[in-house]
Amino acid sequence: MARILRVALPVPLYTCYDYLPPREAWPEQAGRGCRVRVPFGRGRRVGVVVAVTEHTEVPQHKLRPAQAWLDAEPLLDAPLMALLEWAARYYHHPLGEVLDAALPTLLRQGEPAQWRLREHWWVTEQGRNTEPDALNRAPRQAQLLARLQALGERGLEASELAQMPGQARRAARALADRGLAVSAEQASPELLQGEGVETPPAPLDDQQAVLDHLQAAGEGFQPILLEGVTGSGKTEVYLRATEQALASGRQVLILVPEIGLTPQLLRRFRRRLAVPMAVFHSGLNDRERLDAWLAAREGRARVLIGTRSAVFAPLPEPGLILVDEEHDTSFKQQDGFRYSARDLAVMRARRLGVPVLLGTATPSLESLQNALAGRYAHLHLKHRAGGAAMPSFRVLDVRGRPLREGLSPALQTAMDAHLAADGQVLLFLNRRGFAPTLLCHECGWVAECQRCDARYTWHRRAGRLRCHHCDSEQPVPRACPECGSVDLRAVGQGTERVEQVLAELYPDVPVLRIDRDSTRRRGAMDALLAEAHQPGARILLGTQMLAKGHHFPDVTLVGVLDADHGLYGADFRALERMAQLLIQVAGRAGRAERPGEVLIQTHHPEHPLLHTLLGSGYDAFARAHLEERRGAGLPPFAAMALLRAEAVQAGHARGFLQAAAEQARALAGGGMQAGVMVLGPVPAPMERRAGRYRAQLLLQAESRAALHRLLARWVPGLAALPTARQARWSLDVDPQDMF
DNA sequence: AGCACGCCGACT
DNA sequence: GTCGGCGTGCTC
Repeated sequence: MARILRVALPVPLYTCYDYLPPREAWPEQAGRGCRVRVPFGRGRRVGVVVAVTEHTEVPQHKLRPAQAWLDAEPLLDAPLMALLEWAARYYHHPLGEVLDAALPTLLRQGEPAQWRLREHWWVTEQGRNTEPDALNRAPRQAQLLARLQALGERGLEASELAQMPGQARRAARALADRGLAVSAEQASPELLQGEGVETPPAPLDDQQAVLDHLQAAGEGFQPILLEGVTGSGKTEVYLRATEQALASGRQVLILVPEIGLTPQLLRRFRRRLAVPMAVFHSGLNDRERLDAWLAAREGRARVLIGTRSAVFAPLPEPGLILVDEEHDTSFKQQDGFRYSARDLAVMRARRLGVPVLLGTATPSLESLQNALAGRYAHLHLKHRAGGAAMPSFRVLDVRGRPLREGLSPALQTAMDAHLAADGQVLLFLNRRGFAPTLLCHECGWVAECQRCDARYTWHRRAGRLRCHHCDSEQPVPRACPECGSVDLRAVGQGTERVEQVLAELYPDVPVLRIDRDSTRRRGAMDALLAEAHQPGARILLGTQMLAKGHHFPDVTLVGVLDADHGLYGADFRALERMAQLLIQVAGRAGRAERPGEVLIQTHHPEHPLLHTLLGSGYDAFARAHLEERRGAGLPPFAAMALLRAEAVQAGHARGFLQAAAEQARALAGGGMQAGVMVLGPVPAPMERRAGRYRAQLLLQAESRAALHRLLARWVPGLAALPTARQARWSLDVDPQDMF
């Protein structure tokens, strides 16, 4: 009855591999959830033990012993392992790769699950018995001694010395010289200690209602959609709910979108809560990520704030999960293991039996439908802080109007008025660069990317043509390569071009352009934001980046330069996205004494979205749009999965999908999976991208269960199709966009 | 995914 | 006569 280790390996295979235990002694606690180093093929891999069993289908001669235990006790606890196995099944993705996505890089590479060694300071025996007041000639030393005495065996991390007033490091060395303190290297995580200096304001009625709801719900699973406009105090609710969970000795996980929201939220949390916290986002290096992960796992971090992958952080004492801006698309991983961190957060909360709070001003239709169907509690924050009024919306019909680089006369008039009153103006244009098209006026030639079905964007300042879909760029031609004419013209507007015309129209007003190009340099974003918060008239001009997170209290006018693109997008989610964007952009503006005004330029002023959204608000729009989705049988009233494929050779992607489609249809037609439609394959909306031809196959079902039954029987066999090796392919369950 | 093994074109 | 193309088979 030899024991066998079943190991998930980071390879795109749907099978686990069985190994004999390492020859070394078996650590008492070792088992499922531990990493092992194993021989695999002619190399070595780090895998995770998913089961210890006594039976194997593998012939004895094939079994090789694992090389070594990398963890003496489970790195991933039972609930987390179970969640990851569930996720692998739900997304029909190999378990080894799912586990890989859940682990920090260093752990994937086999590093020990240990904190970095850091310099620490402690009191000595002599220091413990010395009255700090005895050092009255050296107040800094006295202060530090008192602190070290209070910390006792925990000690003080040297990096915290830097944050203390005065030359704390010198004081520490002086204490050491007196024999009162000593320093040494000790393994510890880098934790942010909350200051807890801010006194909480009294909660408003609707905020209190959310907290009461949480309290009444007790400790069980309780999904809540928390809908509140910008400035309605969602963060205050997060803070209070977090305090409640911390008070009962639990940890709190907070998921935030990718764009720089973290610093602001973190600042609020640190000012308010006097507990150790950790952050987890893409800006950290590998060591920092590992430390944060371990701090969560050891329970040292009581609050963990992180982006998408933080949903997999280990939490020994979970009490609450918060998802901020739950509608944000960055919660969906867009390659490899395409999970939705928001959906997994809800599933994790359910399995852990803890509440989960989904906060947003503009709920995703998925979450809204869950709320309307009674699966989630639906709570609202109605009041803007300080009684600020919601901004007023107005549609500017630009049909037939003379546009100056995309600015209508009516918008300019409004800008004049707001700037004259010392207000700030925010202009939103979701297109960076100078112009999206460079055109030869003589022959009609258009500069196009060689590797994509897309036009080059002219970046005038950089003097380059850049493709926004691959990384290619080239110098701007002096003359048309087709006819030799030098009359090359910019068609359409990007932020760079609008910036230029604004400088001409308003020579005395600073214009701040905020897009990926202007914020690429390190620190550039912070500098621009600091400048934006200066008093006095300013024009802020930017892309999507501007719509998220940052609030500009002095902005009184928001102009959306081009709403038309979002109104007729190819994707069935285009309208939902557009509505969310408009409300989010509008939310950047205004405060109590100066209600904001939002002007939306469009060639389609009669569009029903604009009518409903602006006339009756996001909720009315969302409910109406849900009914359209229901009528059309689209999500959230249908379940979808998208099989994408791409290949350098035209036809290879399509060929694979064709074969895959035949198998799917055979399965769907077999009666077992009635109600699953197999649509396609069709070319991707932009067929060629970065030199590859792309195509996709859509599976759509009325019932999630039926879809998943088919996927379970279909997906594992796809790799065995003869055409599978001619294309790169991936399955996207619950795709968020169709491109 | 890697990485082998294994059969057909242009090179020292 | 060999070096190397990528087809297909396997990894416990």
